[in-house]
Amino acid sequence: MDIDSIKENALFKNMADEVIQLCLEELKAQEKKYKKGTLIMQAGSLTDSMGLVLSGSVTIESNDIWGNCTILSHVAKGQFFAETYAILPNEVMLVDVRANDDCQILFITVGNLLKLNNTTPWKEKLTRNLLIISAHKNLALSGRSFHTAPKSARGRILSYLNTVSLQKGTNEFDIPFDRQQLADYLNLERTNMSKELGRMQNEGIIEFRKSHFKLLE
Amino acid sequence: MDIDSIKENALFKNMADEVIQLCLEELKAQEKKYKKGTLIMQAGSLTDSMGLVLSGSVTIESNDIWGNCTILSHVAKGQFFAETYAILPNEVMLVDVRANDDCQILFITVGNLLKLNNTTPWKEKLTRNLLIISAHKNLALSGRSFHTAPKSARGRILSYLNTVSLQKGTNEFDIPFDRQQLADYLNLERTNMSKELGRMQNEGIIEFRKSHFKLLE
DNA sequence: ATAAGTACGTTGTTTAAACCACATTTTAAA
DNA sequence: TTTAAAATGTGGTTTAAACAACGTACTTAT
Repeated sequence: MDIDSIKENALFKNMADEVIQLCLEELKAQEKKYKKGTLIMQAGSLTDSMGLVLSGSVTIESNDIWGNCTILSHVAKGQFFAETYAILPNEVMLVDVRANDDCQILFITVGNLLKLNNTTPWKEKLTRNLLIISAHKNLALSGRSFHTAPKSARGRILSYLNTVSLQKGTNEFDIPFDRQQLADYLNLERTNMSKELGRMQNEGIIEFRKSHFKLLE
Repeated sequence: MDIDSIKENALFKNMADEVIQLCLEELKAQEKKYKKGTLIMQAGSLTDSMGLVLSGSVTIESNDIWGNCTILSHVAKGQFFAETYAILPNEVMLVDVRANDDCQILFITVGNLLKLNNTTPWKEKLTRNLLIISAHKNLALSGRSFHTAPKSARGRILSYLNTVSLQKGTNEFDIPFDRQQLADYLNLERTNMSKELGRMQNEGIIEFRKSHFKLLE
């Protein structure tokens, strides 16, 4: 287990190498290998551990009973999966986790962190880091949920631009997406979104060039 | 401050009355009153405290620079708001919080919980409870985000029914929504959703009566 | 049992998003 | 600089969701 490859991770932020080592031992962190295509975790089951991708990558999928498969996300080296389920070990998983390549996964049993009473500084630190990770994810999810709530393309675009403006504290800013990415994020079709952006510019609501936007009025 | 009215809260779960009292003192919990219509927290600003509604209720709103106002949610007595921002005090708020009635709010400074190193059992307990609250919210948000991702009514319905089936562990179950609520949840128009449900029943994919559903095949 | 109110489904119409093909601009490469 | 490739925008068509109006069934109260 190479500490250097995981010490940058948000979960181990501000922890010394020795402490990370201690964490892993105490939490009985388990390293496992999977061949490409193997099912790592299964929808419908329970888990009290989260996964950290040490090498390779995994996909989060949804497979319904009619055979439809949807890829929800990729998890690359250095990233986690199943944190939320590990924190709430009574919630049944609604997604499958599958090896996208041959990969190595480090499983960390979060249940041990939250249930035991004999507390140590590193456990507290880990819990706080986990809280911060969870809160960040929360923010990302609620933002997107809010932007995709309006039914019209215009409503979604305005909702998004307005929040970026708030975040940057100015009504002129660059967005971190190209057109296709923005369309995907807002759950719109690209050319349709372009049309709407054009209309909004004509109406004098916004000005833009590439990824630079200005909100008028 | 009436302990009884807040002890049932997820934040203070499994804590004795005296300990809750101690928490509130140590965290310098502040009680404030607001007249109906008053702005309690403003989008664009920062906060390191979360609010607990002691009486009355508040609304979470989004107000964009073009004057559009959207009510995002109601927060009733005994519920929180701004937890996520309080956990991440460097994230600018993207929503306004406004008094929906005359109300009393208890502000809890979460920053004190996460920054200080001198730890106590009640701080740890509170942190863990906060983590569980955050994780639950996470699950709710990612579920909805997933169900509203498909562009077609059918895709959204199938996605939703499939996860309920997974949660209940059977392909025959009741859902906790009536038609209008389900349509709102899936971001669809009610009559259109009914049409689609009818088609799906004709095609032999599902059977339903009222809120009871059966997934076929 | 009747009446009133609510929830649910159906039909037809309107509207706007998705889709397709292609033009234009921008960026990168040879 | 020319060419190729990618990103973005435009016009026309198709499709399906939203909308409106109404019928039916279920629920509740009197």
